[in-house]
Amino acid sequence: MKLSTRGEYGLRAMFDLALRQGEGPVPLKDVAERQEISGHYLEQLIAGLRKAGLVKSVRGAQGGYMLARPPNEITVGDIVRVLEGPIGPTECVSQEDQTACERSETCIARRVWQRVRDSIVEVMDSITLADMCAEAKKIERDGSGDMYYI
Amino acid sequence: MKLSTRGEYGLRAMFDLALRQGEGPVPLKDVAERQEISGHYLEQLIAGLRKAGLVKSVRGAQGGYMLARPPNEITVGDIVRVLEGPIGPTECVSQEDQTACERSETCIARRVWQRVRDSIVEVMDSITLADMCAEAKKIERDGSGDMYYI
DNA sequence: AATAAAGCCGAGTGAATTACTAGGAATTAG
DNA sequence: CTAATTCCTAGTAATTCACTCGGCTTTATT
Repeated sequence: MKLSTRGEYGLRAMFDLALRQGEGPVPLKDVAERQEISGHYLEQLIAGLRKAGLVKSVRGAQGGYMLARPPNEITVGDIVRVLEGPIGPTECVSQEDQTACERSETCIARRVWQRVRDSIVEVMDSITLADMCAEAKKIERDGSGDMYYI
Repeated sequence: MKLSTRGEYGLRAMFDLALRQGEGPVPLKDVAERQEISGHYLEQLIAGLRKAGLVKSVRGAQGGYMLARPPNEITVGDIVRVLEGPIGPTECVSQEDQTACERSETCIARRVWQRVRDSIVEVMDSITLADMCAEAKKIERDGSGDMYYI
């Protein structure tokens, strides 16, 4: 019942880009260093995010990545779906995916997993990168002075 | 972001026992057949549930398993925790487990995962085996006549 | 007492997944 | 031209998953 590092790293990387939105392309190397993620590995993750249209890239020197949409139009759910696949605690209730077993129509357990899925989806689809940036700023304001990665 | 078969099978098996609560010990072989789970594999799962005090066993001929507590005192969360470990989308917000990375205190992503965890926990801890039995009965009453596994 | 039905236990295994690493080609600013 | 950067493919060690196999112990029934 855990995300892989793909989802974890992916959200951190996207948040990192969101904090720098409007400053031009951000080199992936910088993101990887700040977020302490293997650069080559992060490359693979962001390739998926690019193909899904969540980030766009600028090639060549002084190139890098930036969000393809404003931060308030990208949700945690968008990112997790790209990197981890359809959201849901089991195959049989995954959005989009649903390889139903024959018992699916009459399976009480399935109804439980549906409720779990719905609650996960509601949270993930309601939090945007803009929300995360706002939270970082708020904490930074009335906080300990620590930087908020960032 | 998926459960393994341990959690899936475990809930089905526990629900199977709940439906037969009060009828004496239920042989695991029967549960495995009804739920279409490998008997040997289910043995391993139920061993954990027994050690955790969720089921009790009767050895020897005519033996089997039964719930150790009434169905309304066993939640989905209880079962999932035994079979899948602490609930949460990442290590850093797992209940009980929390191997914090150094960034944990200042990590905005972590706050997101906490909210996801809380919503999962709330659903899983609010649904009991008795709820599932009631739902099965209700559907069976005003339903198509299909059996509800069962 | 013998038998058969059941739980209990530990070891092994093939396949898949995970979290990377390695290396190089293509693109572009300076 | 060079250095910085994205893009792409392949490989890989370690781990996890979903079992299987085989044997021992306990107990109701005959």
